[in-house]
Parts: sequence; structure tokens; C-alpha cells
Amino acid sequence: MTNNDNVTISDIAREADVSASTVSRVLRGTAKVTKAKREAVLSAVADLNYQPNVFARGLASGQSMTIGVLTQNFGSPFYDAILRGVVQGLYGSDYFPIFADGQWQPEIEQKALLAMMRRRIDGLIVIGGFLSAEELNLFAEQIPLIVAARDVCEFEENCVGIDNVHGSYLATKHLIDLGHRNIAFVGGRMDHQDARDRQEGYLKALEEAGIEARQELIIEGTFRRQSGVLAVEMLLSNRNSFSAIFAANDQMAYGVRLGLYRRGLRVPEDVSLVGFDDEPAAAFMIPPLTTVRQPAVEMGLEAARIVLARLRDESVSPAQLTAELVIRESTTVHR
Amino acid sequence: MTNNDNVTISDIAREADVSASTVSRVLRGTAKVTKAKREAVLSAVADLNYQPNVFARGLASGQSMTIGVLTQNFGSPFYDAILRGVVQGLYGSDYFPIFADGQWQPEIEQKALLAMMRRRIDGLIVIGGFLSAEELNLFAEQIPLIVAARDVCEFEENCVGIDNVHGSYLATKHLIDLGHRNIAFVGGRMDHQDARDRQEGYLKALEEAGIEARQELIIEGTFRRQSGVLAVEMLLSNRNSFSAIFAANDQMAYGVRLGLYRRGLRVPEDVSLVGFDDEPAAAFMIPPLTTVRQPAVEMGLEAARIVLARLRDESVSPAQLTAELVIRESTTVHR
DNA sequence: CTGTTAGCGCATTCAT
DNA sequence: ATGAATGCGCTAACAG
Repeated sequence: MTNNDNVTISDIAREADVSASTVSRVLRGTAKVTKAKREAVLSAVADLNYQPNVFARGLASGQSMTIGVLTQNFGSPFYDAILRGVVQGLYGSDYFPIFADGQWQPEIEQKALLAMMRRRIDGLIVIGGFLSAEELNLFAEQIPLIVAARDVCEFEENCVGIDNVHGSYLATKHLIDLGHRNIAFVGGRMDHQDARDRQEGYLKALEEAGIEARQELIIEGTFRRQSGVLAVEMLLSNRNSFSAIFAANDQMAYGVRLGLYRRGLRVPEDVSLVGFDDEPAAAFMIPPLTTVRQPAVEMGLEAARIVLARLRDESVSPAQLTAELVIRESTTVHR
Repeated sequence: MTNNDNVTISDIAREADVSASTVSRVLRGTAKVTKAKREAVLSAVADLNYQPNVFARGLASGQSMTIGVLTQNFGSPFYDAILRGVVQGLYGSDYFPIFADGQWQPEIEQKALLAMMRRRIDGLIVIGGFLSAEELNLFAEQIPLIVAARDVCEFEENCVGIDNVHGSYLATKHLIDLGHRNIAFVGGRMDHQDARDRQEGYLKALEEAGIEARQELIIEGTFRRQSGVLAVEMLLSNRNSFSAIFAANDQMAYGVRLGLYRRGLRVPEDVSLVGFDDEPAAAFMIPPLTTVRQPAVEMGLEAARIVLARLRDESVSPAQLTAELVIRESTTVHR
């Protein structure tokens, strides 16, 4: 753990009695080098604790060995799980992830992205966000670009995610199968494809069961906890009758749960509740939440895998990941 | 938003009809330049959408304009809040944060740190973790280094955090004031100073109230949710009687809550519960959790502020941040 | 297989 | 105040 910050390639070239190019060659494996020389180099590297200078390397090679990861808000459990997947997927590769936070705000997202581009990232993984297909394509022309946890029309071949319509359908159908007929839906911002898809799945399940959808039972939320609380207030103040609520993500389900608690309504005795995402915390909700699992870590892994492959010029396409229903204790039969 | 990736300083020098040095000077503000030339440069920069090459810059200047942020596990709400504070505190400065994840594993933490050092970070913010004072000092000799959310002996002048003993004391005293006498404590790994401090605060409050501490009521947890569930099992299987539980962080409090639920014990009617951290989710627990607030975002801001100041060669020391009790509905008087 | 030669784009002397 | 020259540390042709 000695700290030789200023050891350069020529130092070890001298030490190993070879040229700097040869050192570079053994370090990068770009050409064959005699065993003897290679070993001399390697031992010199170890002796002097040589650390290549990333700047010099980047300048000369044009590569940064860096993958940009654009997320929205550190601290969102679901997105963070994807982050962990990405980190894990990059681990062991020669690439290092750098992160930027778009905070679900288009202007900040733009800036964050530019900051990363300025950092000369070799690849980019975008998680969620508002970037349009057009903008994304602009960047995708320059570097491998994968979008995770978000469906972008006209950009599908670079998206890793699940079938939101299907996931939502499963959740709603589960409630219907339990005998519920009046099922409220707390959705997300309708300017987002995912939100639209989840609503579509909900409607599809209802229709299939011959249940007419009721506008009063459909609330547009924001995907944030607080909007779940608000949704309950709206539902209740309109004297709507419902025996179940399906929230389009777990965060809103927590909010719904709290709203219900405030009004003295029990879960699942009085109302059944289903979420979407299966965040780790969902299993610790009181009562544990029935929800639709999105394989978040796997998404991150997959995104990393593809970017890495494309960096190697392999042309691969995203594997299909599937949503599944996780039944816990927040749902029960409707008498 | 045109994409001139290859515009160099000499391009704009030619365009503005000055030398490259002059361009560099106006861009960095390192020397006086005639107004006319400055403006010519600036307009050329705008016209060609010039983006300085970070590698060339880093190579020539020795600075990366990058701050390393070492966290433990993306997805931990409390740590993520600190992260957001750091991001916010760096926003607008010329520095860009890069993150690495130590995953609460010493070896991974080491590697992550080395990876960042290789990136030639100009400053470092360490959040939590296991790095010893000795190791930390090693790095602190090279670059400004601040540790957040963790007290490290012999390194206090570079730590930003709260008084854990006091916070814990407040929590315990609150329960005592409510009439509780048998208060269980679910602590953290005792190889961590914070965990020891929180236990100390608990013991201090008991002692002050003339209550004898009982070993059976003190459980060593891991700071993770699951260990809260386990703690309840241990407490209950030993037929210990207690009317309140104080968990040394919110995560474990969630686990405790679930453990209690599984055993049919109500909160707060049967047992009162207090956490520590005041994660955003604590307000959404059922019932909302009484807890000790740590100003996480402020910690991040403060850490960023100090690193930035030290980078400017100002010698500042961390401001004192204070913990406060947030009383919600998980605690009630003991009859 | 290996050494030599040129840059990569910028900051920073040193002259002027 | 400003231009020319030099070098940061490394990679990638180019010769052998």
C-alpha cells in the first residue's frame, strides 16, 4: 500500500530494461511480448506499485474506460437496486461506472448527461428519466446506450425492462380472482409510457372479467409515496366504494397504506392492496405487501452486460425479463 | 446541442485569431486578457460549442476536478440521503462527484477506494465504512478527506456527524418519561464506534433514571432490517418482559415492527418502538415511527462544503450537527 | 517481437 | 498582455 503516485511508464521501462512501448504492450495485451520481458515488466510494475495515469491513457487512446450511469434520485429503492446490478455487472471488467443524478427533472437530467459526456464516457446506461427517443438516439449514435426500467418507443432494441402491461394485468387479475369488483387504480404520470402501460394492464384485466372501468376509481399519482396518501383522500372524499386498491408502484402503495391507516381502514380486512416493483421494503410493510416483482438487479446486470458486449463490438440485444406476482398478506378474498 | 466532440483549443484559437495560450487563459481566468480578445474567444467557444477535453486538462494540470464519494450500498435510505446532500453541495462548483460502493465489505471498500484514487480524485468523501483511522490518514495526507456519518477516533477533525450518545439518550429518555421501565435495545455491530455510542446513550439514560440495565434486553443486531425481526424472536423466546424497544437505526426498527406483527403484538398499544435516523420512510411506517433525526442531507452538504473549502486551501472545520427526537405514533405511555 | 517517433489537447513556463 | 515552446504520461503507427 505504498503510495507511488508519480511512477510513470518510463520508470518501469527503465527498471525492466525495455522500451516504454513494450511496457504498454504487456499492460494492455495489445501485442505479443517475450515471456522474459513480460515478466520483467510485471515485476517492475509490482515493485514500484505503478498505477497508469488515466488521463494520459485517455488522451492517447481516446477511451476513458468509463461507463456513465444516469439515474433519477439516489435513494429510490427500486432504481437503486438497478444501480447495484449495474455495479455488479461492471465489476471485474476494466470499466468503471460514474453516476449522475437527473432527479426526475428534465433540465437537470440534461446537464447531468452533458457532464458525463464531457467526462468522455465510453458507454451510457440511462435509468428512467425523461429523455426523448430523439435525444437518446443522438447519443446512441456516438456510444453504446442502454435504457433500463423504461420503455421508449422507437428505441426498443436498446431498452431492458419488463412487460408492464402484463405485470399490471397480473396484479389486477389477482384481485379479481379474489372476488373484488370495485378496484381502484392509483397510476403514475401519464406522460410516461410505463404509467400508461400499467393502466392498460389494469383496464385489460377488468375488461376481460367483464367489469366496467369506472373513471372515479382511477387516480393519477406521481409515483411518489405522498401521492398515495392523497389518492386515498380523493377516493374516500368522493364516497366511492371500493374493496381493493392497486397502486402502480410500491412507493405509492406505502402512501396508500398510510392513508388507509389514517382513516381507520384495515388492510387487508377492509381493503386489499397491491403494489408494483417488489422493493425490498415491501416485504417489511405491515402487513407485507402483495406486489409485482420487477427483477431490478437483473435489469442492471443485463444493461451492463449489453453495454460491455457492444463495446466489444458484439451486437447483442436485451434479454426479455419477466414480471411476476408476489402474493403476501395485503390481499384477501372479498366477501 | 450540436455535437462537436473534436473541437480543440487550437480550433477556437484560430477562430478567435489569438493563440492557444490566450484561449486557455480566458477559460481558466489565470491571467488578464484584453476585453476584445476575451470576447472573441468566448464567442468562438459558443459558436463551435467547444468542450475542453478533461483528459488533456487533467494531464496538463494534474487536477481531475473530481471528488470521490465512497458509500456503502446504494439503496440504503439513510446513506443515500447523504449522497444527495453531497451531490447538491457540489452542484454549481466545478467539481464532479464520482461514486464507489464499498458494500460494507472491507476488501471491496479497499478496491473501490483504489479505483477512485487511480481516477486521480482531488478530494474524497467517505460515508460510513470500515477504513481505519490509520488508513484514512494515509489518504488524508494526499487529498482533502472528510468522513460522514461515522465517528473515527483520532480523526475527529475530519468527521461530520452527530452526537450519537446524545441522540440515543434522547430516545431512551423519551420512553422512560412515558413510564416505560423495561426497555429493550437492539444495537449494531459493536466493532463500530457509532454502535457503541448509541448503546452508551441508552445506558446513560437508564442509569440517570435509576433503572438497572438488563443484559437480556440488549441485543446485538447488524443495522439491517432482518436483524430487527430476529431480535424480536430472541427477546420473545427468552420470555423477557418489556414494554418498549429502542432500535439503533430505522432499518432494524422496521424489522422489529414486522417481528412484533408476526407475533400479534400491537404498536404502540402493546409495545412502544423508537428508531434512529429518521429515514423518509419512517414517517410512512404503520404506525409512523418515533425516531431520532439525523440531518442526513445536511451532512452531505457539510461534507461537500468542507472538501471544497479545503481544495481552495481554506482551513475550515466541520460544523456541529445535532440530532433531535421526532415523536410520532409508535410510542405511547406505559400504563 | 521490439524500439523509435509522433502526437493526443491542454496548461504553463519563458520570452517579448 | 500575449505568443511560442515545452511537457504532462501514454498509445499507436512506423520501421526494423
